[in-house]
Amino acid sequence: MTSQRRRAPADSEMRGKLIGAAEAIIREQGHGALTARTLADRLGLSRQIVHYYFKSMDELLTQVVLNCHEQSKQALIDLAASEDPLRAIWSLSNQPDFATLALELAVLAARRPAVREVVRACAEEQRALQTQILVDHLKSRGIAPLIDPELAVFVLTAMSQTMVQEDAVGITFAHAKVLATVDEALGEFAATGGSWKFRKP
Amino acid sequence: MTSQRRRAPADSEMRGKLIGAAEAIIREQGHGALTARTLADRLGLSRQIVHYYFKSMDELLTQVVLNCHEQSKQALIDLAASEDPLRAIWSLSNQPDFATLALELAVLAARRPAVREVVRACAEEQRALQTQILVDHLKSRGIAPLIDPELAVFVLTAMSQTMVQEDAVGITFAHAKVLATVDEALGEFAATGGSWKFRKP
DNA sequence: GTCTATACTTCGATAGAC
DNA sequence: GTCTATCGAAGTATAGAC
Repeated sequence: MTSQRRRAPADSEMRGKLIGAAEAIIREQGHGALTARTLADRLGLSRQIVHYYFKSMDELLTQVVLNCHEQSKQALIDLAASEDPLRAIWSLSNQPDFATLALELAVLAARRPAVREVVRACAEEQRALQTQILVDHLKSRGIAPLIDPELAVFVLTAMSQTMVQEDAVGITFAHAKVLATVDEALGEFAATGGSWKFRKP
Repeated sequence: MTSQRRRAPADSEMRGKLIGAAEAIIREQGHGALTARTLADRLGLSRQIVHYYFKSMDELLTQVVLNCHEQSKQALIDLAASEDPLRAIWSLSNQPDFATLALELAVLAARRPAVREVVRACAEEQRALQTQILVDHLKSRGIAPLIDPELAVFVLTAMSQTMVQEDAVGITFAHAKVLATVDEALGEFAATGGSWKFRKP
């Protein structure tokens, strides 16, 4: 027997508000804090309203992932025109808001089969886009990159994600040095126009 | 009113078994899968037994963290005598079992105030120990490191942690290249006795 | 030492009143 | 569109029987 309960039309205004509020809760308090109760409370509604706008919590979470992906994709494209795309990639992925949300969604995906695939697809697309931006930048200047662009993107992402996660626990080991070193390396990259070594010899 | 319920003596044999089983569940299914029920089921006991051996789930989790820390500390010390300590550090932190558990505990700590401090302290001690091993190795050979040892330890840890987390979601972007590149870099490090660049120019 | 019984809470979800 | 009422499942925790 299928459920007889009423559902809101997909283009409801409140639906978008709920997705935005859910994203804010995840960013501020972690995905574990997102429940029908906490979400409805944030908008001053009763908790059952969530089930009127979404078939299930999994559907809500999927929409949050897609919405977040659209936003970060657009932010990345806006930065693609930058003179220093590698720093732009780092600045974005190292922005606490962005990195926190990305990490929360990744952790969520690991434990929630229903959202795993959409998170995986979005993350891979995001990485590919970052890489493409870097490759295009180098190509347009006729520079043969000394480091595989995919590796550079991965390492930058891994470092910012790890720092965000460790910050949440209070671990600060080497963080200041990482920030200073990356900043210096990015400066060198920009100065040499891509003739770049990750560490000075 | 304080609770009147009976508690097991701290040196009970079953206590150690429960800690070990809890660690296994976290490693295999994530910390979200660890409940009094799943833990007791694993040992064929009723779920209430957990509360006889531990005041609360937080106390159990704290013991899991400390137990895990002791194990990994010992494994690290055993590898310290190695001729190639940097590879030893990488091999250990990149071992799926190890990295998975470390990541789960870190994520757990971020959302669980009662275990945060102990996780933080253990993680910092682990990093400091890894760094010390690397520094001692270089010092005993009279080598001035080209890369800050703390940075090297952080980057290796960040990469392995990130790969483990992404594997859980199905993200494989750049993983193979990372493994190959790190392997090559570590070989270079060993061959030159520490006169090492992170990437070949 | 381990069990059953139970209290209390919170979660996702459904149905129907307004 | 939003509410109240309610369900069943699962969580932690406590008390007492065996």
